[in-house]
Amino acid sequence: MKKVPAKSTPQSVVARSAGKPAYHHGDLRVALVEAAAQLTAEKGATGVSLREVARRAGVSQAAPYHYFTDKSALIAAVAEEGFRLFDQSQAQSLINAAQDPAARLAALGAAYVRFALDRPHYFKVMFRPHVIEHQKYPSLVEVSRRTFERLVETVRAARVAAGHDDADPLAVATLIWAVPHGLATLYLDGPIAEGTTPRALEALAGAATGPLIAALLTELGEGEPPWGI
Amino acid sequence: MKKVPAKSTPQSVVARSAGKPAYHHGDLRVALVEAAAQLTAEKGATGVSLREVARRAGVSQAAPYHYFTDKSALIAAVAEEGFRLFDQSQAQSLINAAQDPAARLAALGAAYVRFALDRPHYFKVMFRPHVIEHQKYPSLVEVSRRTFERLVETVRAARVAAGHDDADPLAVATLIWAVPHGLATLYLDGPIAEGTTPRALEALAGAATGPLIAALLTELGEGEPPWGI
DNA sequence: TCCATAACTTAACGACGTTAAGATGTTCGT
DNA sequence: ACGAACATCTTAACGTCGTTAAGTTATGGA
Repeated sequence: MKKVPAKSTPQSVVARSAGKPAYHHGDLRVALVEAAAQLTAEKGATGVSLREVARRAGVSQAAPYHYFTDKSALIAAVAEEGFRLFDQSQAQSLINAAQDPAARLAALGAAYVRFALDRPHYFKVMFRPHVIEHQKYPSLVEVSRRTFERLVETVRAARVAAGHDDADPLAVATLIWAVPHGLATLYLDGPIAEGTTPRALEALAGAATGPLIAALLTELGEGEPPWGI
Repeated sequence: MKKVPAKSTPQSVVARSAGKPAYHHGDLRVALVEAAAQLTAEKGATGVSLREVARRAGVSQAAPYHYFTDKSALIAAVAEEGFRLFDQSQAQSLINAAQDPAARLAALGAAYVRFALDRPHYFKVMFRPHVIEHQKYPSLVEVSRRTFERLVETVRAARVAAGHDDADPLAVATLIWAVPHGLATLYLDGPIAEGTTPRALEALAGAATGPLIAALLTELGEGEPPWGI
């Protein structure tokens, strides 16, 4: 009478309302996630209220609690949807990219910034502290892990092509991850020169990744790294 | 009877309560900012409530409104204090650094990450969207502008030393800014490998900046930049 | 048919941001 | 020295929010 009812499959935070038509409403779960995403787009990440989400979905204020234990669980569902879209965007960028390892990394970087700027509402929610920090929402962590894995793998390939063996590419990957992430968050949070256009920023991320990689592949990650401690 | 009273000098959001001893309380304005900063450190940026801040300062819930028009104005005051500390930290890192231009940029990058990780409460508040975005809080913008100016100037010096003329260093500076910023936010927001220690991250930022600069100084910023649009 | 239960609603609690209106101490011109 | 003007803070209230408790209604299997 109280908590989440049919959630026999807690695998995914998002959707997964395939079986039953959920009688009263068509499909409340996804309706709530969609309303939350839209509200985030309109009023920003902090402007999302559970009651307003419920209002937009046409249900009462308490209805969401049958699908999400918490407000943060609903936000996490939006974030998971965002990570899924992000993962697709990253994968697509590699499909379109050339074979040159550096070009592939540049494509990932440019796609990173493009996603953040094209879908800021998703991006902002995805990297809210609480979303990833806690170990709830395992399916969300799974999706983001997969995306990062692809980057690490691309870095490893680039290093192998550059004549390295399979030395740990994690630090370099973190660094390459940080460039578009830093550009995107700086832009979205304000303190970047207001003349900068989204496309310029995307191009900057892509262009930076190339020479950055070239430098990093040779100068970093050899033997005992100086940044090891 | 209603709004901010003696604020004849709206120059700085922080402190500036030099003149009068503010009779009842010793110095409520700074007491509020300090309580807010402490509360941010304890419960995170979102866990700050105006009422709790007032409670800790030993005043009623409405008292803060005589010093800050808004909750966000109080947060902005905390952010401004953070930017001030950050600016000092950046300046000090240059004083301690060697003369080599790349080393100076590396020092700025390492100091950036160190500050973010040593004072996460300040850092998180500083880069909240609303803090910089709106053009309120001009003194805050002034401090952050000064800090960025120093970075741009250091980049320019490095480029001159590398044989360039005074071509616009802004894009390169943005990029170099993005590296430690991306590392810091990724770390603070969760999704960086949990094995990474703060010092390792700081060293990574410093080590990365060197070769990154070397690459960027020569490959980017020549003539018509490919990222120009 | 009927009843267990899933899917929702109504109602309430405490906390919050914010504003209005009043109380209280201080300062300064006279 | 005194009282007006004012700065400083309080009490009270409004609407909104997240969350929980308890009740109501529709559904589908026995």
